[in-house]
Amino acid sequence: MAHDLIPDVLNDRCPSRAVLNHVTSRWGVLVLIALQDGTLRFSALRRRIGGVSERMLAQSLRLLEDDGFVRRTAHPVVPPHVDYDLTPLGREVAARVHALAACIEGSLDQILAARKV
Amino acid sequence: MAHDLIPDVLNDRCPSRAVLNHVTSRWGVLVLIALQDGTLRFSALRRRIGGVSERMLAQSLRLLEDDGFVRRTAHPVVPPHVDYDLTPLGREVAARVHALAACIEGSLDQILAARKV
DNA sequence: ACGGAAGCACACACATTTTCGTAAGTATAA
DNA sequence: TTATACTTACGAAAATGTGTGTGCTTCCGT
Repeated sequence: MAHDLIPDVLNDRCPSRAVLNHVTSRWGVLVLIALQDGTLRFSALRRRIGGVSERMLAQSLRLLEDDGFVRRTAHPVVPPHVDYDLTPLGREVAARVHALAACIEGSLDQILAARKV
Repeated sequence: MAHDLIPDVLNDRCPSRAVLNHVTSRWGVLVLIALQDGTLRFSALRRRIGGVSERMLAQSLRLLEDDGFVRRTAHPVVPPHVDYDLTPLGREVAARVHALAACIEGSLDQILAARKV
């Protein structure tokens, strides 16, 4: 009966699957990488991540915040000022994500060269 | 003029972005993780990865093959017999992907506990 | 000094694009 | 009949982009 006690992403019903999807989502990955260098405001984050729309950035940030990877700090001033940074847990996953991205960036030449399509 | 010489996933136009998307795609991640334990046939892979359809598995495998992460070996027999395993490069990325998944699996309790939604 | 424009951090409605699952089909052997 | 390894067509569902609005402040030109 211990089929759900140990988290396993290969298992369809394991909640870890959803969290993994948030982290590996198109923009989620890039948010984590971008925030590794420190705190950023919404607009700065948007400028940093090429091609992201306001809508998707906001949505990705909320998901990562709900999972406890990103911390949102709103300063009650006008015009609005909101800071985003990584939680301790967020820093751990961001490090893995970054390692993956770096690995791909590093062997990109090799990948593109071997590609026929 | 050296804006495209160094691969950078944060850059919209960098080809590494596409490769990263293949690797971090919903089923791509799981394929890489599943193949870490060794060679698997199509059907075995499908049974291993909970919830994947034939269509998506085939598609994911082809993308990963084109990028040089997965090797496909077809034996010309009937009924068909096709083996899938990781290339050396594939083993590197799979290791990073697995590290990420393990990290999430390991802190799943903490993540779910902190969630309000 | 005064009007206009831009920036901030989003939310919301709408349209499009892409992704995904389902069902059916293939040829053959056990 | 079932298993193998897919492919294709179709339609549903999810992801994503676009444009619009908000309330206020700061900067810019004249």
